[in-house]
Amino acid sequence: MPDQYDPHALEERVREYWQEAEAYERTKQHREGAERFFFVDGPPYTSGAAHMGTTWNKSLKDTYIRYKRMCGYDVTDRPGYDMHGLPIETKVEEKLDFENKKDIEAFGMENFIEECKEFADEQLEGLQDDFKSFGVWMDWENPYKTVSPEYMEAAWWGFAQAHERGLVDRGKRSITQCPRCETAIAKNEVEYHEIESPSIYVSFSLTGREGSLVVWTTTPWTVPANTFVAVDEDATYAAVRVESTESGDYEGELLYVAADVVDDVMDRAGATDYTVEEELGGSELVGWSYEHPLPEEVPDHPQGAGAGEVYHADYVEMDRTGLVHSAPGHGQEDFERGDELGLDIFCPVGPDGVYTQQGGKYAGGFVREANDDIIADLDSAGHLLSASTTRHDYGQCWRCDTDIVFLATDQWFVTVTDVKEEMLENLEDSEWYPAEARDNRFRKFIEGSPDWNVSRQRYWGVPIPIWTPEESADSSASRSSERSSREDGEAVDGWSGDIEDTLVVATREELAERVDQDVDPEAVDLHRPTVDDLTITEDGTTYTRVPDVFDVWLDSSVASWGTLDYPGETEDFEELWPADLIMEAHDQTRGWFWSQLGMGTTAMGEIPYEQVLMHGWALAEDGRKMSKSIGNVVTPSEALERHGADPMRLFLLGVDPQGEDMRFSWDEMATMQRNLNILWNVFRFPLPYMRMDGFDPEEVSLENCDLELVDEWVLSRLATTVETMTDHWEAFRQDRALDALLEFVVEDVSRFYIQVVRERMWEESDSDSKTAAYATLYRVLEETTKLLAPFAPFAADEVYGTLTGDTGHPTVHMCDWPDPDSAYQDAELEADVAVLRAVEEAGANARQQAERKLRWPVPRVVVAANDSEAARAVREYAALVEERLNAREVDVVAPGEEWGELRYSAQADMSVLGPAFGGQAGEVMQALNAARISEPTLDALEIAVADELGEQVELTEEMVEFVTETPEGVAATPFRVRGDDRGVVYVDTAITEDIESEGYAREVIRRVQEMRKDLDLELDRELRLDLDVADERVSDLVRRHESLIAEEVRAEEFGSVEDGHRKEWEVEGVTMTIAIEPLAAPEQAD
RNA sequence: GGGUCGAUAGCUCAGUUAGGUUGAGCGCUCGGCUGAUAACCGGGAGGUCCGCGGUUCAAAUCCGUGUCGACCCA
Repeated sequence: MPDQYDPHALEERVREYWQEAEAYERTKQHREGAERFFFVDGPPYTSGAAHMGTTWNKSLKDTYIRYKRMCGYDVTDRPGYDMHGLPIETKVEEKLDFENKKDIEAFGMENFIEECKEFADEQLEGLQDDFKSFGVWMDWENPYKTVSPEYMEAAWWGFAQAHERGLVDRGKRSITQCPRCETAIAKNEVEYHEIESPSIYVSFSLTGREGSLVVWTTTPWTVPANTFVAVDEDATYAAVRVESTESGDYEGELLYVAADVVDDVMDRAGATDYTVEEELGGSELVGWSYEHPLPEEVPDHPQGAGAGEVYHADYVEMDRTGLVHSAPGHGQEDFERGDELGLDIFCPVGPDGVYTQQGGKYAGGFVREANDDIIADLDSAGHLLSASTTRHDYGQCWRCDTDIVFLATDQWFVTVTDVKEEMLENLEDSEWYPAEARDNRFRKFIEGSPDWNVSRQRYWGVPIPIWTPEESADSSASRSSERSSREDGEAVDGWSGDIEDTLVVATREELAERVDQDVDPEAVDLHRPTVDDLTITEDGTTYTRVPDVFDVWLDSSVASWGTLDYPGETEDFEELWPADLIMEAHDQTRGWFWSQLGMGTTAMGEIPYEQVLMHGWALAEDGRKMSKSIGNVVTPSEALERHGADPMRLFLLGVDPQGEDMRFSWDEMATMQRNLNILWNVFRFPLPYMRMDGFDPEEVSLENCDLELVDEWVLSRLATTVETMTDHWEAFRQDRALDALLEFVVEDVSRFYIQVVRERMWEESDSDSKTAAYATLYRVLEETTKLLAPFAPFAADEVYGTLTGDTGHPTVHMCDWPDPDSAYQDAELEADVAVLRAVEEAGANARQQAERKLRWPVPRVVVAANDSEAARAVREYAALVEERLNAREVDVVAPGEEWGELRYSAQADMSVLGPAFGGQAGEVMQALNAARISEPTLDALEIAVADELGEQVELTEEMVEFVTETPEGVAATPFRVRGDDRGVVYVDTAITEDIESEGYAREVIRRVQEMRKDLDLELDRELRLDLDVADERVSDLVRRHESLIAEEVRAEEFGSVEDGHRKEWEVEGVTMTIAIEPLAAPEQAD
């Protein structure tokens, strides 16, 4: 085992070993036939390298998979990749320098799709390499890909199930459209940024009465589609007579606006004098009619039944004019209200954001570019009261940053709103970590979520498996030549629009059976354009496929059965579904958590996952999200380069995985590397001794050993640690499990157990004590590698291999997760040793105050215990305390007993003082804390407090706690266990000749040891020692301990050394010359 | 603009459920130890508990409000 912990070199070795030993494959085989655990990997999107968040996510998945395997489960570990969708299309478009769909059509759809596939495949390879680079063990040979025929079939099948249940529909919806990509994009794909827009006040002339309604809008291009004006029926409106204006326009006109905003609107309109003639409720305005402001420019403007009237709507706000221009063809709220009112939905804009023929004068122009014309036309028609600009947030396409437009178009929907109650019920069947994520955030989102628009007018996706009667309309946009005929809302062709008259194909088999063409179900590629040309003829009607593809969220929503290749394969599905566990970040509440619930409920009537671990996002060191523009991005490869896989994983896995965002920290990662280094040293420490003594763990049974107190203690701590860790793992707090493990290794094993047993290991002859220490340490280390394995798979495996050699499993990852060994668990012993360690610490502190180093014995340590438990513990294990503190004697002063020289102070308990003294409590506390008394009684304290306070106060036992104070001449330090004061350690530092003698002898030993190391001697090499102490008195003192020295430094003989290693030392002001000479190495016994 | 979550030592976090003199690890610094030695032990410094206001004898904790950050929604 190398001296240094070098994560990179170690990883290299382990990686090679894994390869050679087929460690992963054997680990999986090892669990074959065991109870199965169905984990489903949420598929990362294949459009870039793994970032820190993905790395955290995969590290978590890996660690839980390893843990579950160790617990005996046969865990599914098929990784997945989300490979369809607009993001990849736009990347490929960029690469090919395309501007819009026409370029794609010119390039050829098939070629384009091939390019997308290649791109996605390349990205997939990159991601696989990234995940492997930090030790994730998943089935890399066999990932599920959303572009494979089996997987696409899973999507078809799920959709067909939803259709069977009557949960698929086509209909007009207001959607967010990217005019460049020419497709609907999901609401959660819309990003917001600030833009400058026109801000215009427009008057609509009332019909049948005098006056005009004043509306405000930032989108003049939606005015052609104006269908109604909305008011708040409970608000107050004013009829305002304009008396005079700066421009002379509108003078004498009567304008209607909300009463609260009269002054503001008049001001904007440049009115210098005006009168409010009448105030009336909003409900009085309802039913009024007005003229469309651009009747000549847009001859097809909405004018059917109910159009051009005033209605109430909930979305009206009183901030601008209180009257809202509403165009159901362009706004979501307008659409919903218009739909509710039964108005025609008029949308004179095509999928590319260009006005159609219905746009009249504006036809052929891009909507936002028509703003100026429309403003000018409104002005010349006398309808423009005011025109300026305003800054506000507006949505843009997440992929190409083009500002979106709102359009009402025909789209395909999974009508999840019809099964909302069922979804909420199904939700109850899943356990979430943290639980609040389900009950707050997710539940709220489900309650508010609309129908799921699953159609996209694009290419790189799963084709929607719907066939409609001959020449039927597709959802919307792809066949623009057909648009004009469809925009009247009438079906153009054979299809009535009734969903009952459509065919939905569920599988490749079914496709081959039903289509008119010859199709090989094994070989067919379900992508466009292959499926576009397939027709179905049934009962004399020919059906063609709608040209849309699925929203890419539908792809991943079927992962719980897609990953099992269902419906193509049924065996695993029947055994495993639904998933036992998924884990993703909190942004997936509206992503994968939701889409799976929606699809699971509509297709299967069930939630497709049982446990959810919802983690947070990986933020940068400054607490903000990692972003190229801020320049605070840390890549996983950089972390791997600087610290290696195990330290990086330890950092990531040491963070709370439940809902909280992680803050990246180089500092913490370095700390984890240091922790691993300690661990490394812990493992390395006993190996030379064990080897030297030929310790064979196979032959020595721990159970037959004569264990000493500390052995029993460390085994108890091990058992308790296992128990604690298991509890944390089961509660999905692997970070706390890791804390417990590191505390055990660093605090209990490294800092205490090993310090205590060093003496025993250094013993020359074989002894039961040494064997017991070896056996104990061996057990501790072996179990520890298992506990470490899920976190740091590389380091754990190398150490495990070194320890067990040929006797264990080929890899630690095949081991069973340890059971807490209750035979060794002893809570009282642990509590006792906690007291002893606290006493030792306090003793060390007291020694330092007295400037007495540990090498020099002290004649006596007095432990004044606050409670009988502490007193008993110290008394019982006094020998260990003597050894650790290098004391000749340990005395215990039990509670109730007094040690002569002590003085006392008191500490106030504010929870009692507060209520008793009210406003005076603070003062009384001060006085109490300041008091010094010679006996710990209330009477003495009351006198002292009265002195301080200038006033008599009544004290009770509950108010104070007496504390012993350091007496003169003896160094004293209180000791506490987990924050509780348990007593005081007094160290008597008197010097006697005897003590001096041993002190000096130990100084000599220490220096000889250092010289041995200078020569790099073998541990058991004997030597000759030549000792020359300048001070005669000291020389005599040292000689008294010659045999101790000889034993400790393995000095076979004392005598003059001619050409050995010679050094001069200054020890406490005395000059010593020491020389050593190694003797010939003894013959090896065997 | 709205909802949810978060802000405590230089860093990472605990303490907030149930109000009672703020804690840990790491880092820094001083000292000690020494056959684990790039390890180990002890001491010390280091806090407007994000700001402001309120309730209370008493607030990191409860209430209100603001600032900053994260996610989601518009």
